[in-house]
Amino acid sequence: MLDPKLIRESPDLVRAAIAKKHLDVDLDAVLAIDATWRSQLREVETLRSAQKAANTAMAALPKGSPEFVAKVAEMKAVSNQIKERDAQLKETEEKFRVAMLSIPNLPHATVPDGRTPEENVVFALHGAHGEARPHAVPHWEIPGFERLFDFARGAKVTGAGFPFFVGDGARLVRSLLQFFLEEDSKAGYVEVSPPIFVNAASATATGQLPDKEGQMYETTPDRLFAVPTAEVPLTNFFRDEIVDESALPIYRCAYTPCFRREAGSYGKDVRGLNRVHQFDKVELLKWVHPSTSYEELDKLREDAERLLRKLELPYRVLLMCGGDLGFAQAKKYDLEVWAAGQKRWLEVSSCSNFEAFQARRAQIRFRSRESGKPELVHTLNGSGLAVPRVLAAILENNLEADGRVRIPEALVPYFGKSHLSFQ
RNA sequence: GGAGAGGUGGCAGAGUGGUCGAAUGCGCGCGCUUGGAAAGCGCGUGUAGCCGAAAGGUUACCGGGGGUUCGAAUCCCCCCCUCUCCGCCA
Repeated sequence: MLDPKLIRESPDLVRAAIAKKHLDVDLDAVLAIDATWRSQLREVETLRSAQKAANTAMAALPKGSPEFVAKVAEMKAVSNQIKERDAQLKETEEKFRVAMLSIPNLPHATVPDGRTPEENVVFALHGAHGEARPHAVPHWEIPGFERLFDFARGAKVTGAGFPFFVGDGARLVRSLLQFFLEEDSKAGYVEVSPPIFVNAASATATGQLPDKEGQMYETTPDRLFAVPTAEVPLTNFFRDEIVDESALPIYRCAYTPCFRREAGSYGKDVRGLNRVHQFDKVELLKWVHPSTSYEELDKLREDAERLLRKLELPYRVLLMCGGDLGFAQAKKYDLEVWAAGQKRWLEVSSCSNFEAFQARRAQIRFRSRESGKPELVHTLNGSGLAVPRVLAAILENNLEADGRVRIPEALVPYFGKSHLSFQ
């Protein structure tokens, strides 16, 4: 959510932001609701003020006296009027709140123009993704794949997109998680193991509700939501709190399984491990002072990149253009790993600066030493990293002539052996 | 799951229908005092919205929501959370 004051005082700035994101929002309608709200608010406050004055006067009067009785009659009318006007005010307020939620975050000045994913800027390129790999095939075509990654039984037991990981498959998942968490800890992120169900208030604060309700698994009868990413419980950790300025920046990382219904996303990219309903991911979260958030975004991206480099995986970094940026992000980098068998890039991390957009919605503040007042923090997050696609890339890039998969050097201490076998 | 107790400002804790945004204590800040400190004394010390150039004014907030009333921290209803006891259980 944006600061309502910004919309009032600099509507052109907001209009430009909406245009850069290629979204369609009727800002004038929002401003009109805002004007109505403010005039209704003044009306109600004037009435309330009169009521309070009368209350004070009445307190000094003898209970049954004629003056008292007269006041009661007089104030009864005022009371009714307040109820009526207050109901209107509440209605306008709700309209305004909903309208405000339709306004996206402002893109940062360094975000490139553009409408489609094709217009994202290739910010960096690492590793030999063009290299010929004679054995490379899409990972689901590797002989023996379904022994280690059993989609058929997963579909029987749960549903499509809930695979079993068996033997070396499960071992590789575990090693990757362990590797990610160790590396992230070394980089200064404090490890957290959060709840993997959240309540509606938390899902609302991070923006899953109300818009993306259909993308989450919801429990009955408690109405808890299975987390689509650890970002949700982690960001909500400090919801409605004022943290010490001296505590900033706060770095946290968390492993959780992530649950996504992926309603409506069918196509060629859903095969194998490319897109599943449940997957493991380590998420990186930062709460920082507003003056440092872009510096922190660069460091966050580098932290995620380092993981891919240590795994010897070719990857590229995309700087997202305005049109592909996302509603809440001010700036975003995507990390995509090269999958040699599919001959395509797979997104494994998305590193974003939300500035105060999430913090305002979640009311996460720090007390500024300078002003003595609470101010909103800036929040950032990114994956470090998502397991199944990294795993898919390792399978495809490291497949050898004998049908085994070479385990990257950095992962061997966690995996316990140099090769993964499909036998 | 059952029974009971409770949720008030940074903390502790008073307040059971009116002048209460809320006593008092602790903490914190400033000043006096002191060689310096402690103690003591004095003053101050929440968050948010709206109006205002500012000074300031005004409204809301006593776990959350609704209700009764001219008027609610206080009475009623629903929900959430914490604690104690019982039951069940990894």
